[in-house]
Amino acid sequence: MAKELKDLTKRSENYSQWYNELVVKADLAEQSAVRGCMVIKPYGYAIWEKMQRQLDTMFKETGHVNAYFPLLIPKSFLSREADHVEGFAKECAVVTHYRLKNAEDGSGVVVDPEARLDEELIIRPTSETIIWNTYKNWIQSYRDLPILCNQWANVFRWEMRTRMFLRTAEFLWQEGHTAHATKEEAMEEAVKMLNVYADFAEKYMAVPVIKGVKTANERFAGALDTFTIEAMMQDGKALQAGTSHFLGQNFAKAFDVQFINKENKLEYVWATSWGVSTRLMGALIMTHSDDNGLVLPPHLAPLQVVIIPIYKNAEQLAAVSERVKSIVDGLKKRGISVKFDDADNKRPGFKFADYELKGVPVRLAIGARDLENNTVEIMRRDTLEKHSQSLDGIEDYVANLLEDIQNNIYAKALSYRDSHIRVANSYDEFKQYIEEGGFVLAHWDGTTETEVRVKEETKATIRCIPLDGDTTPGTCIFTGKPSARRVIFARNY
RNA sequence: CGGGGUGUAGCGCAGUCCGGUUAGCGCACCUGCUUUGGGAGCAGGGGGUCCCAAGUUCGAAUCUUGGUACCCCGACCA
Repeated sequence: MAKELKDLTKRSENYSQWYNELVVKADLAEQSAVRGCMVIKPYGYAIWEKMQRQLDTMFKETGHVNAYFPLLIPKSFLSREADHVEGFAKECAVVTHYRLKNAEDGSGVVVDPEARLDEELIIRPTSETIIWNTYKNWIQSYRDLPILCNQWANVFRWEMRTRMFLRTAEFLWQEGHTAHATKEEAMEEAVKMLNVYADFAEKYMAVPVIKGVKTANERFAGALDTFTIEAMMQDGKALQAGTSHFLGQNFAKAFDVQFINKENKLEYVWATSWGVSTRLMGALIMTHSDDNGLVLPPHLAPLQVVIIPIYKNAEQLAAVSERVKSIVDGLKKRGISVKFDDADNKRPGFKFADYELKGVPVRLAIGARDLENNTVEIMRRDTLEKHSQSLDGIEDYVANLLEDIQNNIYAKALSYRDSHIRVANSYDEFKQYIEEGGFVLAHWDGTTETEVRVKEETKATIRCIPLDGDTTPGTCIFTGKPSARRVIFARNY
């Protein structure tokens, strides 16, 4: 296990390399002058766009529509819901003035003290408050329900400590906010969206996740229940990849949103909210990448296939280019994104390494020798295996290979995760497993007090109470009191 | 806000302890030739308020004082 631990630590060190060396150098992102914010470079943004497009499709399929609400929120809105303000107040950026003026000493511009706002505005850390303030005007009757809105936006949280992708001050996300006539319908919506997230993570990101519900201690500020998908990174730490909240009637009461039901009686509206963010890009990188750089799942790779010509002179390049045309067309017809990189200022070896760094799933290399033999050298990024393949039917071969890679990296991540989930039956065992890394299934007495003390002693938190799996009762590893079922403990990001 | 660390070319760094020619190296960049099946070689070239300010000194990247920015570890959090 000591070796194992060392491997996990090494993986952990790799992340910063993937972010700083790879990600920065490989055009994903670089840190801007603004503390804790990141610049997402074109290649990185292309990944986010693919994620967006797919999620958006899934939201539409489940009956949702997009809308947009203001960036600035009056300070008073935040204080309407007691738990909500408690959770977010400490990390809000506040707008206090609306004008600058030239400094009298000519040193530049200064805030004009005359332009102070009567009520300060906060930059949204999340949009529940401004949205529910708006929904109040949209809802009178049960006929106005449900409202199923999603917003693609940026939010800002003034975090004390930031971490590339996982906790940046500003991040891009989507936040769904729904209003329902009944508790059952709202609860059903919250679970439905959790399943959408889990499907997206597993089928598109190739990241296996555990669906579960958060403990009271880890719940979203203002929610009655928070559902989560939890993923395991290659260093054994947990990452909360998406959440869906059942908000009960808390926000309806805070913003006085009532409707007349079929029996002509006034009732408060039931609510949900759910979101995923650019943190998913962190999850993608930390789940699949290896020492050669990024490994992107074919379903989300901006570039799925790259073709690199090998040539000694212009004549050979022309011959290769001619042959490649039909391959490119054939792949494009199948909806595969492909690039023929014939730039002659970089040598083939450089291109090989560079596209591996960028995580392009499939690489074809074709030269004079191949033209003679009607073959191509084909390499898959996930295993780094390469072989010579006939050019006949190459388009179908590549299409199948992409699916194979998608399935393979999922299977690899799944088997990695499952082999790092262990069952602990005593506190000593628990502490040892947590120290070694990975998820630990253990009994817990259901109290926040126990949860907090375990966290203080081991830095492990309850990631979730799984929706599926073993529900055998037992006794709490910490207090020995009765436990309804095992929950998942882990250290997390 | 506590503890540690670092600011020298676009990026990564050496030089700082022990002050002394024109501040140096790798990568990247520009020009030329040769190369091209795993990150090319040679030759030439461009690029610096050595974080800022004050002080000590004949002389400061180097010493002193103050400031400032960023990074890591905690507390906090998705």
